[in-house]
Amino acid sequence: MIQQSLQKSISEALQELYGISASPEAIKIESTKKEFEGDYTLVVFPYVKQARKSPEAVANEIGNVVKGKLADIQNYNVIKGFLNFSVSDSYWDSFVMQNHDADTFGIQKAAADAAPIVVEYSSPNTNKPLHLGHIRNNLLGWSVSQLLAASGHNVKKVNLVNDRGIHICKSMLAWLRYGNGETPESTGIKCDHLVGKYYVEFDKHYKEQVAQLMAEGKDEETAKREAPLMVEAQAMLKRWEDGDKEVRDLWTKMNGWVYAGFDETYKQMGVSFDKVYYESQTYLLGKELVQKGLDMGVLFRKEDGSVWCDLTADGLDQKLLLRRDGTSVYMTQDLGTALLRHNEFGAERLVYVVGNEQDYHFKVLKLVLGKLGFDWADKVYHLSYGMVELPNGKMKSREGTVVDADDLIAEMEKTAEEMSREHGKNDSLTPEQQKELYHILALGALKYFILKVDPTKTMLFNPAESIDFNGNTGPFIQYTYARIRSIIRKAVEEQRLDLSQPVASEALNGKEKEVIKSLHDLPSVIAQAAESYSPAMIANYAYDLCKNFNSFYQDTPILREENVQSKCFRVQLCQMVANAIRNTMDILGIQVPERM
RNA sequence: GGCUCCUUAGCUCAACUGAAUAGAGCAUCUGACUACGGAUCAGAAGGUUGCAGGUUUGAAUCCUGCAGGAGUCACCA
Repeated sequence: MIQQSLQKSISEALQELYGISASPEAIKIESTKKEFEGDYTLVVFPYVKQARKSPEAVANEIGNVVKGKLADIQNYNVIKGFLNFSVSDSYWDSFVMQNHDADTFGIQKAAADAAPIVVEYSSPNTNKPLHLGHIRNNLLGWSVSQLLAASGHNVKKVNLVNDRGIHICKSMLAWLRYGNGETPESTGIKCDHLVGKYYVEFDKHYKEQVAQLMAEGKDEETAKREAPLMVEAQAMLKRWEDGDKEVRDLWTKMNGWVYAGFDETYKQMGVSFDKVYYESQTYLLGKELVQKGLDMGVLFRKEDGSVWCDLTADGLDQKLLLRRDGTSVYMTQDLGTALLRHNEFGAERLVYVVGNEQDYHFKVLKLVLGKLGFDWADKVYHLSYGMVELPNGKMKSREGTVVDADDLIAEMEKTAEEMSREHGKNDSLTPEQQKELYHILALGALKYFILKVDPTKTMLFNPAESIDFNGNTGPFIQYTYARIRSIIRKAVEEQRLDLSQPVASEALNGKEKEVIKSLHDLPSVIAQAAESYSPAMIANYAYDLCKNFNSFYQDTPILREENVQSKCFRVQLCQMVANAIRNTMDILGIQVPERM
């Protein structure tokens, strides 16, 4: 790649001219802003002090030396402290010739024996269906996995299902009490939604009981603790832990419903896992570690029997690791599963896709792992993402302002259908193909809308805008892809163009060059995005590429071009753009249609 | 209250981690259809980057203070 050649030559030039030693990687090459002539820019300010010359003089001297070293650098110009290099057309030409039929352009393959990166995401509770917040989690988890894979890593996707605890007991209890034996089959309600319904039911009756107790003169705290439903739920949890058959059977049944529902939603979203863990099977793992910590003297036991880790030296508080009754907490089992995962995969990194409300938890997790003597503690990476807010504020399940994942997807498919019918271009498709297309478009819109914003930031989900198909949206990119595929089809089928042989262009026009430069950037964009776990960078890249292409396409009649060589070159360029779009969209988990 | 994160155009988001005149989309306005796919393209308008200092040749970006917002500080997960 030309950037690397530039870095190397500049590094040498600095040494030769001024005796400055700077490693090639340390030299920053930027792409030249559109208003200025040139392709790549070196800012020379950092070196003028040592060179003891004016910025212009330094830039000119470096430019002159580099031009002499690199045949691909056709020219350079200097504006103040900015040294702009122009790359020769022949370099861009050969770049297209070498890559025009590379389906996997931009994508790296991992060595088979490389230590994997384990990415945990999704990790739902089993008491209610998935909502918008989970959607961001799932899309991010999937996409980051794809991104890491595309940058040459082995990736294992795992899910830790939180299938035990007081929450599922609440659903179970409410179902027993108020359910009248309802099943998904008898009601026609989607499995996980039925379980969620009883979770809400529990909350409703529980609140009534609390209110009544308070009316009888109890204070709020006591009322909450003594409400019969809560007492029963606690008892049920105890029975579950004791292995009570009746409770376990019901638990198995209702969790089974939830899994069936989740599987459907996962399938809709197009995400999957290499391995699924269940908390019911792993929740005891951490206890051994705690004992080890006690033996090592890095943990301590209080008089009441509870076990703690003192993190005050690290600027944090004391953290509870075992309850007074010896049962484990969230942190305890996370310690256990981290160790399990590390041992099981020999992982290079353990990535957790979890919301930023748990920043503190993961900080503590890393510290405690370190105190327990695990040198791999710093391999734990919390991919912390911001919450999703709605125009009218936050999502609150109690207030019924959650956006349900299934409902949202169905809604978007409906909109996609309406939009498509309006444009009426898909009459040639069979009803099945149409339905598939609407699904592809709906999910393209949804995924792109969520993934294009920086994961770390709180984002606003505006339903009205998310189903927009114009501008910086998934469907815009899908549409661009479909058009390009159409051009290529016509070139091959109607015009009998032979695309198998590499050809050079006659002359590159400005917009064509923009497209080629954009393509040329893809590998480094993927590398950089992977480094910062940012699918958003990929999304924005893909959008820019499409915009560049559309702009070029608008005033360059590719198929009407009379010069066969030029035409062939441009159609091959189309192929490259199509491949780049497909590969980047694949990283985001977005499908691209051949026609739409 | 302590700690962490955020604040960029009317709205939703960028800005390659310190560089040239802070960029897109939506919304508004103006142009381009004998359409290689107009779900497009070209253009206009829209900014004291929350406020005040500081560091630097250079700051949306780094430091300090202030204001506003979010999260978290459970023997919940």
